[in-house]
Amino acid sequence: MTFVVATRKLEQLPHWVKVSEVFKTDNDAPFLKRAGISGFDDPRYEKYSQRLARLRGIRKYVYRMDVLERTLSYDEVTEIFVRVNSLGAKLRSSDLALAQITAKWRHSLQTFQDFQKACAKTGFDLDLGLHLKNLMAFATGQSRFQIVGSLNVEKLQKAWKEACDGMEFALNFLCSNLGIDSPALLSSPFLLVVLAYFGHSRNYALSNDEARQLRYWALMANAKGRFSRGSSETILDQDLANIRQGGAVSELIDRLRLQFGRLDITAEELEGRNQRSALFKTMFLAFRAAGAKDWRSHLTIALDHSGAQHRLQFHHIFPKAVLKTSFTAREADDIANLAFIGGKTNRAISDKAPAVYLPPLVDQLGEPAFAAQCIPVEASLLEVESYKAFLLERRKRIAAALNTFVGPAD
DNA sequence: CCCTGTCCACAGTAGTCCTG
DNA sequence: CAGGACTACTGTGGACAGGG
Repeated sequence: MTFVVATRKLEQLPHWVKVSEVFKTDNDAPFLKRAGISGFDDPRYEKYSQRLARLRGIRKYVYRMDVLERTLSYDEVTEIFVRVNSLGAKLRSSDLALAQITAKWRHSLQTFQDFQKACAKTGFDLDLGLHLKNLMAFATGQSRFQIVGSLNVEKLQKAWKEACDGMEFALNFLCSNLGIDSPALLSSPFLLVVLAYFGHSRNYALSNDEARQLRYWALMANAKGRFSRGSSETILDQDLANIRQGGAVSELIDRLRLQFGRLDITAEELEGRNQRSALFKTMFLAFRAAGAKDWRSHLTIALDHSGAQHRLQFHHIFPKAVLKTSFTAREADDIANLAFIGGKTNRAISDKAPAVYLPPLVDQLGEPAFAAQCIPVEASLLEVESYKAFLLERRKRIAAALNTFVGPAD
């Protein structure tokens, strides 16, 4: 028996049955009638009514309750839950850790949620699990929840207070020093934990050099996706251990170099990446810093403009429809084909070829408006046949812009 | 009516640590 | 050392809404 989430198309099918409707009544007739069964001698009658009976049989399902002994360890409880509940909702380690913490520390959930809300008000609506991870970092110097059972209330409360200070530092650093004003521009929220812990380790007094290096590290870690590939927790723990042992920012940067081989951004790296890539987020930051504006309203590009007209859209410079015949959808979604403009501007361009819509815009706005988004405006690159050459050229310019934006390593 | 991008759910994939 | 676990990323397909 398969359950499927309803869609309008599915609901049109005569065989489609709403589970909630079946439970409301014991009468099969309306469902059978809808499926086109007119009488008892229809060969499908028995088959269909048996299916409905099976579905109603769920009501009689016997639920089993296992009470676990108090002596079981944190790991064992998680393990048992995961196995028993293998097809249900996943229990994340942070969920269980939260349960353990709230059992010890009355009303802590409210405290956590209050802070979560305060962060959301500054534009950073973060998962509660991330705040708990940050708490773990401050309580234990590492990010995993395994030893949450051995922490006492005093330690947790002290760490929580420090964790809040650290998180506030991290958010302010992100907004003011990096220009990252939304979690949508972060490739992973783990970055915040490292920044928070680092600020704390320096007692929130950073030297000029440290602040500049930390900016470089954070931007590069975000652009390359340090915490976006597997084993992100292991990598986070490495960074935290480094900071705990009093390591300088340059050591964090060395780790980053070790992970990716090199720390400048090359044009080749941008190849075949799409909007979900970490580099795409940095691209937005770099273009905005370069003064990129919408081509009609001249509003500086931003994620949170209100109103459908001004809301940011990812504009295909060569619209998908123009490329459809000669290129695949993946090639059309290449980040080197994307620019940031408002919704209205984008829809006005619709499926017009760049050779048609770009030159008038360039005449009107001047080349700098397009240079800010690294868009080549040479007529020779705007033909569909030269799409590949356009991508190559724009990638080169984007890579250069990203490197300029992130700045030198030291 | 067609074109656009957004949103959502789901399935599958990759990299690395852990475990027996 | 193979396979499991974990996390986040990627791809897909349909519904939807705005605009020309």
